Parts: sequence; structure tokens; C-alpha cells
Amino acid sequence: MIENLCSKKEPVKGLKPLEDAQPGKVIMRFAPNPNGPPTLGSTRGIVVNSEYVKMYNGKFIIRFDDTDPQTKRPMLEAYAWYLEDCEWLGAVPDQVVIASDRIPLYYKYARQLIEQGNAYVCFCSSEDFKKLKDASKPCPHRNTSPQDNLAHWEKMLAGEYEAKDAVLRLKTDIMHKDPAIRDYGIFRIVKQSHPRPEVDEKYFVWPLLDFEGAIEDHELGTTHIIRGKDLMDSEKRQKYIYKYLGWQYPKTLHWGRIKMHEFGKFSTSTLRRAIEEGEYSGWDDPRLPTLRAMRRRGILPQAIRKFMIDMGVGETDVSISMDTLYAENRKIVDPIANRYFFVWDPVELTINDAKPRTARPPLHPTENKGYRCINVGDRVLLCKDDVEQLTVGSRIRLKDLYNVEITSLAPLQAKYLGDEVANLKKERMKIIHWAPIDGIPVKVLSPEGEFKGIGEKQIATELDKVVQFERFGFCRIDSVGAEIVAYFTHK
RNA sequence: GCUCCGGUAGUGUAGUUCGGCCAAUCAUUCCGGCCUUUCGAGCCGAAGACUCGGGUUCAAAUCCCGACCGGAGCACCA
Repeated sequence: MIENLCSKKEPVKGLKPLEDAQPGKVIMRFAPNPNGPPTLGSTRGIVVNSEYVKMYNGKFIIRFDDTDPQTKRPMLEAYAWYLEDCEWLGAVPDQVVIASDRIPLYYKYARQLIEQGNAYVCFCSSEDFKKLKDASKPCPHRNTSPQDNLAHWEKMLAGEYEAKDAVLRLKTDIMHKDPAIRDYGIFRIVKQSHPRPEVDEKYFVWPLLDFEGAIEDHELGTTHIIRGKDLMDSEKRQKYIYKYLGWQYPKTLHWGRIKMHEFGKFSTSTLRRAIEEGEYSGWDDPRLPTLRAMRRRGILPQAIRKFMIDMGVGETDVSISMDTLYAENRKIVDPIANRYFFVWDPVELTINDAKPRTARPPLHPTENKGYRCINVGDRVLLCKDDVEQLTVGSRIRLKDLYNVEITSLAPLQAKYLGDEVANLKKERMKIIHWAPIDGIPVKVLSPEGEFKGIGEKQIATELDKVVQFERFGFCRIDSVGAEIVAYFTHK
């Protein structure tokens, strides 16, 4: 009873239940065109689809919709990138399908539709057809007999027509009130080789998305489709195919556009060009919204999953800030990241009367993870930013070392003031971090540019881990050598 | 031009299906305070929204109509 009263108010966490979802029977797919690496945008499709499949103990399929060798030409490496990134995200597919391997299957159904009189080969120019279509008028080829259409189709397949000479259209309803639905094209001629060597120049006739997707969704047994709002019309179009073939259409869900504040509009093709021109270092340049870049920067897959799942499936277009993703990541990373000193734009400070000693700052302020050891003589390095705040007489605390008082600015010198930590606040002493003069050079690559400086030698033990450079931010240690390269994660 | 979809705080999101329990959820952001040998974390507090106008109703964020705003489709792209 009491539970009843309280339950109504409880907010539903996670994804909402799927309509008509039978546990164990749900089949969903993520269908990218591998014409570039996965980005944060694609990630939504990977995470949400795979999460639903997990919820219902179903089957998750990745299907490469790579049926355009020309305009949105697939990139050979990207097939593997998608699989890698899916695995990283904890969304290992139960099945992988490549559309360009299954062209004969599409031909089979095309033939069936032609024989039924539900598809016809159209020789209109696209402009002419559009005019007729917009006026709800059938084109002259609409009434061609199935026999003749079949003959034309065979010629298409044999390469006897050139690109743009002919297309195969589905007969829908030329009077349909929505012009987007009327007799749309399902196959066109593209005489260009496919990037996959297995396919290469095998085909002259390629299916268009609505056809390829419709056939595959049925063949794969897809029960639920989640796709962008921009493909809402696809459902209306594809239902004609399903009707003609006597199939049952999957349940659909749509989401709006997702845009990240920090990344303006970008398309895979413009990014690709910018990379080729050297504007970016590669697809994992920390300034890019690709998953590879996120991974390199130390954004953890769990954070991305949570971020995407919390966003849910809404038809509203969303424009979201990376801060939210960073907040999720910080929650995960903060308790496990070891702390280190990294001094950018270093300036040397000499403590005239200092005795050598070994500083032992904790690896973590709250977790009991041990200490790091830094040997200090009579000189340390400070950040230029901090030094600029100093005047002769400034008293500062060198974090986890000792207190000093500035005695000279140029050269920068100080005198030892004691180890006492109790009165720092009372004396309003600023606590600043430092680095040993024999530290290791560190370069940090961040979306805002590069930071160069010196860090503790022990950072070299953290390869591939996310650490926190105190008073700087979290970073992933990318490579270790004479110089350490780190990728900035977030504050 | 034709067609479709959406509009809850700065940003996401819950609630909209089957009107009342919504003076509206949660998170993030921002601000204030506490704590802390990091400008991190933690703790406490505060601010902040139903696009507008009509209608139906005892009662509307929720239903209807209109306007406005935003997005999308009408490709031989995906």
C-alpha cells in the first residue's frame, strides 16, 4: 500500500520500455555507412540500440549500409573502426552484416517486385520525373508491362545502360498527398568500383537506402528500429515494400538531431578533407568529436553510455554540452586517477637555504593509494602563471613540501620558512604545486591547444592511464619516452 | 510550393498514452557557504521552465484549434 503511494512519484531511470518487446526475442540493429569513423553522434545509435538489446536479452546487429560507392563512398578502414569502437563501448554485436555482400539478395526481391508489377524501370531524367511527380502525374514508364520491365532490368544489370539513364522505381501511390512518398527510386546505376576488394566492379546497379534497409530489416528479423527523425518518411515508403511482399513492419522509434555545443556542424567529408590538408593530426585529434578522439583523451566508455542513456530517445532536437559528458566521466575517473605535479611554462625558483629532501605527496587525496617520491635540492619549477602573482615578501606553500618566502623576483629566489602546515589558512598562504628541476618534459594536447612543461618522473609509470595533474586537470598518458605526451581529458 | 515531426529551467531529461496526486522530477551548469596541503572531489543551500492565444472542462504541461519558433523529407546520398 505504502509502496503504491510512493511508486508513482519515482522517476523512471534509464530507457523507457520498448513497445511490444518480448524478452529474448528483440532484434535491433545499428546501420552506419562506414564512410568515416564513429562520432559521438553515431554513438547514440550504438549505445541505445545495444542497451535495449541488453534489457531484453535480444540480438544486436551491426549492418554496414555501404551501397553508395560514389557520393558517400565507404572508407575501407572504417569498417574495422566501427567494430573496435563498438567493442570498446561494450556493444559487441551478435552479428555483422555488410550490405555490399548481399546485392544478389536485393536483386532477387527487385525481380519479384517487377514481376508483380510493383516496380518499373524509369527512363525519365530526374528533373522530368520530379515535375511529373510534384504534379501527381505518372511518368510514361509507369505502365510498362512486367515483361518489358524485366527485360529493361536485365539490361541494367548487364551494364547496358549508363548512370542516370535508368532507375528502378517502386510503384507507390502517385496521388499520395506527400510528394516524398510518390514512386521513389529503389535502384540506380553507378559505374564506379566499390572500395571493398571483394566487391570492386562486380555491380553496375546499386540499391538505394530505403530499399536496402527494408529488405535487410526483414531478412535479419529486426523487431525494433530506432532511427533519426530525418528518416521518418522511410517508414511510409518502406511499408509499400512490406505490403507487396507480405511482410510485417518492425516497431519504430525516432530521435531528433544531436548536436554538441563544442563542435559546430561538421560532415565526415569536410573533416576528411581537413585531415588530409593537415589541419588536424588525424581522426583522433583531440579537437574532434570522434570516438577515437574521446578514447585517446581518456573519456571512459561507461561515461559515454550513461550520457547517451540518460538522454534517452526523444524526437526533440538536442544541443548538448560536453560539460555533461565530462561530469559523468569525472565521477568515474576522480576516485581512480592518481595525482601528479605538472608545471606548464616553468620558471625556476631557488630556495637559497634549503636542505635537500624527498617530498612524499599522496597519490590520491582521499583514497589510500600510497605516495610518490620526489627528490628536491634547492631548486624547483613553478608555473609562470603562479610566479606572476608573486612579489618580494610573498609567502607560499609548496604543496606537500614546505613553506617559503620570496626574496627576489629576478632571479626568482626564496628562503625556507618551515614545514608547518597548520597555520596556512591563518597566514593566508597560497598553496601552489611545483615540479623537480630534473623532472621529465611533458606535452599536453588539448582541444584548446598544446601545453608544454615539466612533470614528475613517476608519471612515466602511468602509460594509458588517466591521471590528474593537480590544479590543471585530468589527462590520459598517451606515450612515454624522453618526453611524455598526455591528452587532456577535462578539468 | 507540398508533406511530416517537435517546442518543460542555460543545457539535457521526467511527467503528455488513460486531464486532477504537477505551486512540475532528476542531472548538469551557474551562484553562495562549508570542507580540503589541487583551481579536483565531497557536503549544504539557492536560483531557474510548461512558446503564445483561444477553446473543451469543476479541473489542462497533459485534450482540440490557431499562431509563432525550430528541425526534417520531397536525391539516380546514407
